[in-house]
Amino acid sequence: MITLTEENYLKAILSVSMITGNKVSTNAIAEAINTTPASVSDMLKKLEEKKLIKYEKYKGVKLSKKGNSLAISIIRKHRLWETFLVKKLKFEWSEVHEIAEQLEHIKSSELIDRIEKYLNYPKFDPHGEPIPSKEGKLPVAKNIALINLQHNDKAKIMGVSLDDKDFLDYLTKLKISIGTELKIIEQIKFDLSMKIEYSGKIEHLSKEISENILVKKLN
Amino acid sequence: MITLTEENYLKAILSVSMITGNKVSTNAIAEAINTTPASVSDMLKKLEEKKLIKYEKYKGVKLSKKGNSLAISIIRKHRLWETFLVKKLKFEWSEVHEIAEQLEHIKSSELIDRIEKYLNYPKFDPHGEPIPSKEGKLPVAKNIALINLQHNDKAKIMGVSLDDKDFLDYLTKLKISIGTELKIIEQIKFDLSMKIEYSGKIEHLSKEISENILVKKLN
DNA sequence: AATAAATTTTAGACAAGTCTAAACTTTTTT
DNA sequence: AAAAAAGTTTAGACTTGTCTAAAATTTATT
Repeated sequence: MITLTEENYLKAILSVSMITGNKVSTNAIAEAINTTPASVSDMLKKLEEKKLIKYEKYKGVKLSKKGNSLAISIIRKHRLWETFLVKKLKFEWSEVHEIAEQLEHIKSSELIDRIEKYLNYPKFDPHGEPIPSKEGKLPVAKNIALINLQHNDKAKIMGVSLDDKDFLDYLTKLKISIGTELKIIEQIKFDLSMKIEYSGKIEHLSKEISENILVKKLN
Repeated sequence: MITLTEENYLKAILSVSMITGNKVSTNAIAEAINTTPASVSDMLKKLEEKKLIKYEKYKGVKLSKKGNSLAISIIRKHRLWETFLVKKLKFEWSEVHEIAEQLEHIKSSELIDRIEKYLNYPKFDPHGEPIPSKEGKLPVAKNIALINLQHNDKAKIMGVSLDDKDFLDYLTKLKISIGTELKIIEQIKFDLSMKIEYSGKIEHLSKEISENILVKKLN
């Protein structure tokens, strides 16, 4: 039996390793789940015993096959529940994270499979994040509108959804083109405009611009 | 902050007191949640400190106003989730209890209110149990078909839903009439027939009979 | 009313998960 | 390559919820 706490550790290890690509450090995990490095050390021993991670003292940690597939299944639940909350219950995207953090721990694979069916097998959640399949496979990342990203997200520009001369001229002037990588620095709730950083500079884009730029989310 | 365990104790105290009407004994709680009387004693002290129950050593326990409204809100969540699982996700009634036991502890009143709205404000769950309102009020018990009851349920006969001479004659012969109190002794899955006990005897009713007898569930 | 039986509580122990402070490794700096 | 800094682990303590065994209280029986 795997506990709620263990599930949260696995999820944290997966999400940190997705960002860095490498073995994960004790400190990074502690920061991710807001606890002390000492607590993390304690827990890593337990997870190692349960064969959920590969861990060598002082050397960092990575998920075992078993741990990985468990972590993926939690991500799957999280994203399906978020999709359900937004699509069916009409929550705002920004409200759902905390609730999904709880729902992702509900133990019933039948339940989450039925939610998936009820939502008609979505491939991406409303934020554009890919939803792992029952078998743990991630669909290939889809292009989403820049406006849908959130603070600190990184993305690469893949195209535009508006063929308008003024629009394209303006992008050219800003030196934004296909392949440009960027990061969201700030979002202004009032007018849905955003500040982005790219090629070493910061620009401010209006809603009209960002909703017509297609990007692929990066880790 | 109230823990999951505390919530389960409150729910157990409420459900035992609904059956007996009175103060609840340590042993009864222990039995309800499958633990030892010693553990219950320990927990009662904590709940008393949090003012969730009224407890005197050796004298039994009842819920405080605060504890009662918390327990009711858990029942509300449980029944709304069960309704959701059956009505929307097409689970069988018999499969949903365990999942709802988990879902009832999700902390978000906004979520459960939206589920309620999504289900169009049901007054009773698919089993005929009343769903408490947001304010904690229980709708007046509705008459349900006898066939919908479960093993060990007790009920009082309130009427019939079929005005057929042969049917009514048969009931008369069995000495079943309005006001008769009964208990479900056994349900035969194969043909949906059931054995009931009433007036000190046991009879076997077919599906055709039990689906046309209206009852009010008793505690 | 005294004794027996049943029920309930307390005492002491244990597991999970957390923490602080101290000790130990590894990495970085000089 | 030694010293300093950063990162990690261990030791020991604490909380929550649980348990068994023993003690205390209430209820039932004679």
